[in-house]
Amino acid sequence: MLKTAPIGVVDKMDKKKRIILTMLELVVEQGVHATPMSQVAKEAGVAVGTIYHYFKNKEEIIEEIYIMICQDFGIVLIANVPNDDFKEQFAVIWHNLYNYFIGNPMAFKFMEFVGVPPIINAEIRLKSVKHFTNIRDLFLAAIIKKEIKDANLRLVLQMSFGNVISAARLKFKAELPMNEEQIEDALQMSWNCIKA
Amino acid sequence: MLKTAPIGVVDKMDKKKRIILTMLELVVEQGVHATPMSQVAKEAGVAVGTIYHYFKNKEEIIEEIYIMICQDFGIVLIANVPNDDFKEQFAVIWHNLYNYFIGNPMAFKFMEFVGVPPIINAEIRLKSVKHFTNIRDLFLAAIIKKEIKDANLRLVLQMSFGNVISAARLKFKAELPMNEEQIEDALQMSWNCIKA
DNA sequence: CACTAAACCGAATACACATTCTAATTGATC
DNA sequence: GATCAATTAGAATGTGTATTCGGTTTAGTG
Repeated sequence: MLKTAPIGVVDKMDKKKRIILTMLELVVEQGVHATPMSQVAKEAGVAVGTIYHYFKNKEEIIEEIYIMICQDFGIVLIANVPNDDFKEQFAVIWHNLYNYFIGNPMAFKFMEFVGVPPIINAEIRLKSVKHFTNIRDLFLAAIIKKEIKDANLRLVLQMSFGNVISAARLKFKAELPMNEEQIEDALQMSWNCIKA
Repeated sequence: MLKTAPIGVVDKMDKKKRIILTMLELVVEQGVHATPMSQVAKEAGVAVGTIYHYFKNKEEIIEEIYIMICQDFGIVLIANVPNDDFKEQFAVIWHNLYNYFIGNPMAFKFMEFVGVPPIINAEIRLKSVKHFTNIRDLFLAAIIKKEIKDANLRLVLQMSFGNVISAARLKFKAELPMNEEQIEDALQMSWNCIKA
């Protein structure tokens, strides 16, 4: 069967990637257990058997999605982070994460609703912390240099990223438009939360 | 069959309550779809048919659990809240919620992992906001009286409660012991987040 | 043009589980 | 102690779906 019409982006991708992205799309909409493999196969334009050629089982697909998004985080978060002045660094990281969530709503929803126990177990999560060591080090240095509050590193990290998630949640639940002013408010509040 | 031995707490409870609590316990451990009705029946000490005498279906049980916990929130959060000085009010509410989570880990996990879309839909969630109007009003008054930052009410609420959840998460993930000092750190950070 | 291995297919399988159904039991009321 | 409604029981039903498997196509190689 020939395709004379221009080939769409999806068709060009290799099947494994198509399966992953289709699963991601369906899973954030319907939930893991409400998305049958048959539907994934159909929407990805492959046969059910093909899925099992690339993946051991359904769980493995979900795990690969989780790992993929964690990798993204590691790369995106530290983009354009300046060298000095932690307040500046913090602002850039904060915006990086917020913008990533807004630009990738499926990634956000996946992490919120799918990337949690018992779907994603502790082992997989542990394997992904390596992507965040850079960020960790930045925060740790800031604590040592007294640029931010002298509290436990884990606490500071959890509160900071929790705040970005809170901001993104408001945007997605459409409870707030999150215009420039509100984004700046949220960032400022996050900073006040951790500053020395 | 007679029971001569003392009857346990669970046995005394009416069956509906037993079913609900058993479902809650199993669901936070295994996830909704990994918890078959047959197991709930077994562990609750009732027959499967009995469950369907009290509930329309599985979904309805989950929804009742959600509503039950939201009611709890409404009551627990405003306990012992003083009349003046929002900073004091905030501290009490913060501790109320934190202690509730720590004292009711199943409620916390349920809200984190089960009480989310697509399991709990927007309609049910909307019906439960009424339990939070008191809290809302307190925060709104504080904004008007310039006791806290002049930002959007929803933003302030989301950030504040997000911070409590962050603190509880650390405790449950056992990443921090959350001793008195760390709890006070977290509270102080939350307050700095919203203060004027 | 064989030959091979990987990629691909989708009907068939096997099983798990939500829900239903009929019948038994209980307990209250007269 | 007869009658009726509420409650309880658990086997049976039916559906949905994850996974398997034997066969087919494709693409690369000598």
